[in-house]
Amino acid sequence: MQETTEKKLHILDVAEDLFSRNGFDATTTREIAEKSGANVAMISYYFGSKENLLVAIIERFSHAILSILKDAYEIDSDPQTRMKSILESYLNYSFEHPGPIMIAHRELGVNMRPALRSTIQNTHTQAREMVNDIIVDGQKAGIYRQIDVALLIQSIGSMVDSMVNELHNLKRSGFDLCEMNMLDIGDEKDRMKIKHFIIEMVERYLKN
Amino acid sequence: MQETTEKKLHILDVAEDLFSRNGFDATTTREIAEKSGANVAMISYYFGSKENLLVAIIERFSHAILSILKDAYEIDSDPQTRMKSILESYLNYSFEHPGPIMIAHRELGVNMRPALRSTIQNTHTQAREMVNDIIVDGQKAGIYRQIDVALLIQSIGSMVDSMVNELHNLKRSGFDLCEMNMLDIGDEKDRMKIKHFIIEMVERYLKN
DNA sequence: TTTATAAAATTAAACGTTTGATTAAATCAA
DNA sequence: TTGATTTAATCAAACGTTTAATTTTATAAA
Repeated sequence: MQETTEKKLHILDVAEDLFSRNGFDATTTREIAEKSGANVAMISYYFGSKENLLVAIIERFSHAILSILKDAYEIDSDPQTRMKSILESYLNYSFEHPGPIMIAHRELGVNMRPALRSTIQNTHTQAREMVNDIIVDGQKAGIYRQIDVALLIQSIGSMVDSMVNELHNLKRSGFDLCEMNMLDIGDEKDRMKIKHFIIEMVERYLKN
Repeated sequence: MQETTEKKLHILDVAEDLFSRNGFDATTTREIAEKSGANVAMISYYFGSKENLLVAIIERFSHAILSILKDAYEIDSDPQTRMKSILESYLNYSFEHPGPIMIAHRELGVNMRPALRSTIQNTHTQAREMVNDIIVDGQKAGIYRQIDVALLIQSIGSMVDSMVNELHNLKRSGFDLCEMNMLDIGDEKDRMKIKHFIIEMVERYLKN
């Protein structure tokens, strides 16, 4: 039982890495099996299908990130601190676990995975609600001005998602990051820079 | 010759639509052939391979968008007007031709299409240089403050890309847009809203 | 503890299908 | 006729999944 869970998780890890690097379709069950040291049949045995494995990867990330966002959301402080807290939490976790973000970035647009789509969209909805609450609180307190909240939340999500995504892409492709972006997603200082940038961008747009 | 070009372009159109909806891998050459009324062999005959067809789609968009951006970039006016002009041009064209944007959004992250990647990155680089020039001009004129230009350009690109992408995804998936986003990418008023939002976001971040 | 039995985990091989690409023959325009 | 275009048929390779057999682990009776 102990070992079974471990092997299952290992398949999940390997698949997450491969899916995020090469895409879902281009990743074969045989490759997942080979790189995880398991037999091909174990994928069907554990997860039912390749597509279910994909959903399992996203669900694992969903639970983790929602729990982290909730902790940041629930701190007892002013809207600006809470906004900073929730943005930083999301970025910190995403920097460390880019796989599911990259998978979602790519596969969400594909018309053919309804199970995946609803899982991701459900997570988005919950995250949006938290950010929405914080903004509305700030507006009530007169700290934030009246703006189109849905539009802003959409943009914040896009910005964070694409930042994590593109910088990891560049890093993985071995591009000359210094020349292209002057940013290295693996570097702690650059991560701070990105975090501060997004927080400042949002605050500047929101403040009265 | 006339007809040949037309048929070739028609295959290009059909493939662009299918790739953007269902992804490159999930789209078969047979499906492209069937929906475009051509024989499967014509894809190899015209484009050499399925992957070359993908590159041709992106190259067509690249040339078009770069030409449009250049026109906007070259207007003789103040930095703010030029910034507004270049952002609006890009958004207008992307709203009308979301296919290549959606394809790039998805396939750029995939580790396995170097030809596509370099085409897209080359286009990005040229677009970035124009925006960079405008910002530097604004900084010299004292209108814009000193900020990390590369980071801002990255964010603008992300925001625009994701906005076009996600809203088209939602529309295509038939989601209840009113409830989810209160935005309809097909609606001219909402397009204006999105354009103004992005422009304001950028200007607010840049201004002294 | 030993032995018998059932359940779970794992394997190698094979399944039928689909894939992108190619072929050689047919058609057409010049 | 000649060369470009189009077709149907065909190819080998790769795909996700399933199968049937085997090994390992867990359970229970003696």
